[in-house]
Amino acid sequence: MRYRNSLLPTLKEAPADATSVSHVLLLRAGFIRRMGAGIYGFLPLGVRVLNKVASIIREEMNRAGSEEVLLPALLPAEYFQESGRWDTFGDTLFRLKDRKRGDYHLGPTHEEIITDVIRREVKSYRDLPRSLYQIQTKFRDEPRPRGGLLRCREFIMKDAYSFHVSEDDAKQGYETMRLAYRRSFDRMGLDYRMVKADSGAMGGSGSAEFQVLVQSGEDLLVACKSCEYAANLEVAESAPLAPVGPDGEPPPVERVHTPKVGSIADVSRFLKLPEERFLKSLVYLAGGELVLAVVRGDHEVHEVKLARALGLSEVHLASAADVAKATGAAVGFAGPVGFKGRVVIDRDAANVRDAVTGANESDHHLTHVSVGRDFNAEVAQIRQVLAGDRCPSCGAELDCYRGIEAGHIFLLGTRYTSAMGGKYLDETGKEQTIVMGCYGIGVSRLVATVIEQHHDQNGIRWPMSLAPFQVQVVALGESPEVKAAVAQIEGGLEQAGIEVLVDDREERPGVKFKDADLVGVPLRVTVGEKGLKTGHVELKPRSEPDPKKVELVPLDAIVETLVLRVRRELGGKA
RNA sequence: CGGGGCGUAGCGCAGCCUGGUUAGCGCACUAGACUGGGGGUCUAGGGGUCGCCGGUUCGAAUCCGGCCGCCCCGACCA
Repeated sequence: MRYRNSLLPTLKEAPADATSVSHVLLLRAGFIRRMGAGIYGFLPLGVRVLNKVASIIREEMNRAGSEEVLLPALLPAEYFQESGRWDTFGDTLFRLKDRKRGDYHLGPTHEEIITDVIRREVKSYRDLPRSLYQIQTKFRDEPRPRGGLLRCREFIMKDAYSFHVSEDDAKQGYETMRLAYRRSFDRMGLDYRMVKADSGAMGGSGSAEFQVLVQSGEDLLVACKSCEYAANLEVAESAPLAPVGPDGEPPPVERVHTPKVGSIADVSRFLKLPEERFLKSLVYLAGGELVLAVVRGDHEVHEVKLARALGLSEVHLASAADVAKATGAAVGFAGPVGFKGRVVIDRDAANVRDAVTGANESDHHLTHVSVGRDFNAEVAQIRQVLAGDRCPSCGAELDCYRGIEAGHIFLLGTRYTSAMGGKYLDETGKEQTIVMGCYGIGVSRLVATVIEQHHDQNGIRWPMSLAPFQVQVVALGESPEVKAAVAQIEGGLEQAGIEVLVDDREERPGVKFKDADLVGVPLRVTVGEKGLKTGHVELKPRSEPDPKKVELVPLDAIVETLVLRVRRELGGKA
């Protein structure tokens, strides 16, 4: 491909409204352009990368025995009405009406539609298992799109669905997908973790996220330094902490005056006791009632875990007025002793002996509080796991990371098939409900995610497997010798099936080098009169940060050298 | 949805507070010359309903009101 014939508009300065690294680089390097909030168009370079991401996923899905389908994005309301999601999906669903005033929506995900396909075609256990996938544009009216391609309202997703005769068989399908995901992300050169995740509103019995580790990620995770354990903070567990406080039965509860010291840090200093000896008590509004959540003074409540422990989808901190009503004291002096209502205590807080708590009376605390003796509470893991906590599976230390969710796999059970009549006849002729799994990968999000992990000050550094071109030839000057050499290299590479971009613009060398670094093609060949005098061209990998580190390769050997390097890099990741 | 910010040429910005004739600067773009290995220099150009609607005023990019759009933090996120 020749630069002069291509739309490759690079920008020296980034648009002011782009902040994340991938967003800035995708705009500057001319891969995408914004058409609206969370709505992007792909220019030629962007499409090339998008297609590479899709191809890798397609190859791995096919290898895993899944078959590609293409379902509509424009959908009559009846399917979501049947599953109930027409009402529960809320404002995230893009809804529209046709000319006959019928209700339609744009597909945010396709469990119902695929279930409809399967229930019509599958009648017998002999037809199972089945696995289908599609790569398609999805629409979600996100409350807050952000980060360019990282969170869009229109985006491209690979969604796969598997159908089974039993939970056991579904687990096998899930395992097959897990491997296909690993292979896909490995081939893309990503540093990621597979983590235990919350199934959320999807329902179902289990799920795992594939989180790409980057500082700019919006998800928080923990991973064990030694074993395979890794989890989203929303579901992370830790090994129990050792009890704190003196052995033996504490003295009776004592009420102490703690004037104007509400925070744990202040009271800790005032009473000269470490924060871990405190029971921090927070009042939450949970499903219409006020609930007291208790964690150790040096820990924080994780609201998603608290909500799950209570069997609810969400909880909110109570207002100051509600706190006063529930405890009879100002915020900062709540405590479990004598609290009228449900009390949930974190497992590690329940292990504090001789504790300090709020007294449910302004400016007062209680000391020598003993869990079980002075109050009763439900015990659950409701605190945030911290770096340095111990792994629940092997006891080694846990690390904290930030990640971008690139994929998510779910065991769905019969959530959709039972609501929509997805049934089959088993060997004995008895009607059974089909068991389901679903599996998503954010295809367009991956384009940005890869950049978040593969870039430097000068631009993008594509892995060979995803690069829009594998080789970029920079032609310096307009002399016949240079033109002939460039054409020779270009022809040789194309014959070998390698994608090559030739910068044949009438620009100064500096401009071409800067643009090449920005666009991030992995191998760069510079053809200039200087080198040609001795029969050489220059080869520089994009991964080499020093612009002066180029390798001289004889002109007649350059094509072979490049072909070998491209194949080696592709082979190593495939 | 709560909080904050922004909207002036394709991109980055100044001007607005304190209203006043042809609305500026850098990059990019067009033409020419010089230049030619890491975003060059000079000369001459083209490109704007100052987000939209209304109001105040002799006069509005500038003041006032309303609306729209976009970004960031948070809530939210199958």
